[in-house]
Amino acid sequence: MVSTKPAKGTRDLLPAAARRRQYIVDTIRSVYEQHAFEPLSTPSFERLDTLMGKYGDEGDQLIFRILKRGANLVRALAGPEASQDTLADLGLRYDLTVPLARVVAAYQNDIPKYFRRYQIAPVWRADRPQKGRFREFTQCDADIVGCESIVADAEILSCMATALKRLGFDDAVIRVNHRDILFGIIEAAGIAPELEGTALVAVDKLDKIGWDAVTTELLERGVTAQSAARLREILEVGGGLEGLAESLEDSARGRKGVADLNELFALADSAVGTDLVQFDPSLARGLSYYTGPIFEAVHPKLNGSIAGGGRYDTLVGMFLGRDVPAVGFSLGLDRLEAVMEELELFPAAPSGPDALVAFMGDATVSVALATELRAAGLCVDVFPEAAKFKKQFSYAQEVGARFLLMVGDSEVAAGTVTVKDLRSREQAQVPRADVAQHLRQ
RNA sequence: GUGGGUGUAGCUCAAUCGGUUAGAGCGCAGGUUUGUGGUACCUGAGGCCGGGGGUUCGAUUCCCCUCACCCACCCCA
Repeated sequence: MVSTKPAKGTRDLLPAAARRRQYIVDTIRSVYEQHAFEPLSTPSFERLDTLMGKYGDEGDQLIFRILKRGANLVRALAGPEASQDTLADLGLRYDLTVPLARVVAAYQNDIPKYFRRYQIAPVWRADRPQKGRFREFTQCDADIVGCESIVADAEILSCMATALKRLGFDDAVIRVNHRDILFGIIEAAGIAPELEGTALVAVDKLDKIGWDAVTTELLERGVTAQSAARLREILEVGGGLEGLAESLEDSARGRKGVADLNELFALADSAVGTDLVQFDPSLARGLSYYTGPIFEAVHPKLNGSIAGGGRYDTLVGMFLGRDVPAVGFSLGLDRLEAVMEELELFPAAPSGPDALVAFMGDATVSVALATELRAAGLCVDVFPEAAKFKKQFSYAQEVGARFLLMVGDSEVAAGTVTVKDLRSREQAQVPRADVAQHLRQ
């Protein structure tokens, strides 16, 4: 027997779950459309070199590679240094941002000056799955390409907050920070620039593991004790962005980051839903392509983030040779779903078909009736084969049909349909022409 | 990549301190008179006890290996 389990890190969604997912997607799409984003569709897989080198070393390892095919594969296998990089030439997309950057670089003549696009589609990562983490999951991205102004960042932030609120996430928090502020902090603490990345990984864990553990990690990562202490001082000053600004006065990039965020928050103030937003100087996103403001949405019910994003002004340049500014975010559909499940944020499940036509010996009669009613706009199921009434009723209940319609010899002769309301158990003889009308009441 | 946990019927789980026919609930099939359901009752089908090896007179049970899944770390949506 072949296993019926879906592949590791993937899952099947039965109708009820698929409907809930559809509800989330519909909601998000309508928010994106209201914000004037337009749909974009890109292939599920890309050339491997399109993907490689955009997500950092760890990210590169998580790309789902696709084996070369036919003679190319045979040749690669026979080659002297067969490895996952010589045996594969394609990869499943790892996110929707890099494909967007490729598209922007490729179709400059065909897209507007400010390109607002959204894409809701699955992505794949060769991760080890765990709770709320899958190898196939769906991202809901919205990005603005071609705009350097912080107004674009504010639009993104506002769209993100609106989508979350529309779904009912009133206690989500959107943490906001800036790449330049992080760099400024590193500078001000006297940490060598080449240690920035590794030091920030430790700082990012602050809200999880606390200062003592972070300090330990910093030392392990090669940061001096003085710098670690200074770093802590800077981050513990308090007073939010203003308090931090003083410590960063000597850093040009630090000042730029503070100015950007001041502008961003001012704009955000005048936008919808920004009460979810919160400045957090310890937020450091891992993805290597971010260059400016960075965002991450979290929810108390879930480990890890439910959304992430930021500004990436140099990513398009990796395809084009010249930089094009861009900022965007991504909602993690599967994680949103998990939290909404737990908080019961879904509307009541839709009911089944309006009616089931029972099998009374002649399927052509059933199908004809169903067709008439469907033409009148109703949702109608047909019991497809001879079976006892008990079975037909059980099935009607199983699929949630509201009415059972019976057309046997006597009804045909009388030109009527027996309509039984499965909730009230009342039933009536209805002239055939009036059935649709009757069902709608 | 590192560490931990769990694998018994379609599903959720029992039990066997190593012993002969491994159980329950749910689900499924049939029935309680053949054009009227959801409840109830009766009956039934369905398990190489994840796979391989070892110890033993005997292994689903103990030991080793392996695979699968889950959880945590890492990283991320």
